[in-house]
Amino acid sequence: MAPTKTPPNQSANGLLACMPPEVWLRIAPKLELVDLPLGKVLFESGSQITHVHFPINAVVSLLHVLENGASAEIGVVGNEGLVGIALFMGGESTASRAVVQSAGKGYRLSAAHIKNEFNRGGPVLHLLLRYTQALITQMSQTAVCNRHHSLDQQLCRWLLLNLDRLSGNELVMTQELIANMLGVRREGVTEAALKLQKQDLIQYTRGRITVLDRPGLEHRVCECYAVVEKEHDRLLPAREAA
Amino acid sequence: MAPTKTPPNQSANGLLACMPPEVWLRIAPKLELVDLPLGKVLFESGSQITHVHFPINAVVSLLHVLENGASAEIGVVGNEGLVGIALFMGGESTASRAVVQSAGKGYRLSAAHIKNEFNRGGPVLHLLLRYTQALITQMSQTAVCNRHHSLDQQLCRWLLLNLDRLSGNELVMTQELIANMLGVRREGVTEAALKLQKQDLIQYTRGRITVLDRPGLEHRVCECYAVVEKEHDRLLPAREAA
DNA sequence: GGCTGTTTGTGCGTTGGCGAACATACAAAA
DNA sequence: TTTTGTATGTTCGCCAACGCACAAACAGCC
Repeated sequence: MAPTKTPPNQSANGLLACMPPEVWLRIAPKLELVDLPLGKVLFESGSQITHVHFPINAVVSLLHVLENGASAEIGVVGNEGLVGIALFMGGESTASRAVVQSAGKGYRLSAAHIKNEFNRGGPVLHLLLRYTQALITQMSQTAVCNRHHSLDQQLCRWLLLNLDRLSGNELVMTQELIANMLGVRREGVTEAALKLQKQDLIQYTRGRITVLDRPGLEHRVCECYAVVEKEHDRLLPAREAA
Repeated sequence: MAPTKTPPNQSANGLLACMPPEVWLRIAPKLELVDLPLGKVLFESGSQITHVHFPINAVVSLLHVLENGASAEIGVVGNEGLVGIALFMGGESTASRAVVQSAGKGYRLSAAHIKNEFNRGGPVLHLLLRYTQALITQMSQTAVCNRHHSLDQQLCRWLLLNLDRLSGNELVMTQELIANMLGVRREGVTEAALKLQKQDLIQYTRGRITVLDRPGLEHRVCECYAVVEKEHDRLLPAREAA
């Protein structure tokens, strides 16, 4: 038998899963399955975006970088969403950068195709806009969290947000990288992580973090985590249970 | 002669000014000129939004409020924009609150009308989405600024962003209110403002701030101000010069 | 095994902003 | 003119996070 290219799986990504059948038929052949290795930059601040990416099992971080190199994560995208909203929002580029934070796979769709689909209006347009609004909520909640909550709490938020977008209970991530995401010192993350480890909530060794007690984390996290999740569920209720 | 209702002025608001003539003809009769007194809440976190507002000479703050009452401004809207993007983004409500920060007037348009116009697609849809993306940039830049820049710099940013949305060089605003917007202590604002006053950049008395040396402020501000303005100009180049 | 580079832990001194309390202004009302 | 309320200035102790420097633990590789 001749080898056949595996057809894309609609339920691999929450947004794709919400597409109506006739749209899916049109889109599916255009989707390219791509590898998203750790550290891969999907788009850079200010540069033209060429594709949107629908992560399957990868996690992508949206980072806003300052001139002096300091950065902060403004959003995180997993298989519930899509990377590259600026394409259909009309900007073609963003002031932020998208970096793969947890390696995996995803589908990508070229600018022309996603714009074409978006501009037909109807369910796809509204789906993508609702997703965008959920992302906006995440961004503004992050802004407030940066201002008012302790590093400890922010670390819990970050762990949970990422955990939700991964299959297991283990994240491959050094403290150095987490510090970059949160926009804090590496030592600060070490300290905060130590506290969590001493309470048997997590356990880690050289770039592998295992969450031992998820409810414990949820108990320690600031409200920001729940707000973001709740708003996401409100706006995208039809999301496929994985 | 019978008193006639003054017809709405298209160039009073940057977004309205960008509407094509045929759209304007449809929209104009639906616009209601409303007073936007200081402190008026245009919508509350989580509650149904009933109208979008196009400020004329008022300035509106988008605030994200935490459970404990702490808050932070995530965006500011003047006559260059519109308040209530959640209406056409599909959420009907937002996790944030919109408060009039500088009294003035504005046009409002009911939810049904703006949605109707938006859903026709075409130029209005793209205009509103590009504006939304500019707002997104403002929000994410704010998040990073909260994290990495000093209160002094943030105060400069805030002053400039507001000044750009007002006609004169005076803002009516107590330090207490500024502190709420920035999500910091009132005393912190007093200190930062004193520094600026001692350098003859601003001058204030009991809730009136006069900017004496705008270039001086621009020299002291962090990059965040310029980034936001630049991205706005890129996305909405056709904005009417006031 | 021993080297090497990376990751994590620890200990400084420093600082920006917090919280609270209080001392002045100033302005409009009584 | 006095009172009252609001806005601003000042102080003091406190703490979380910073920046820096370095030590320890570990993993992979020769």
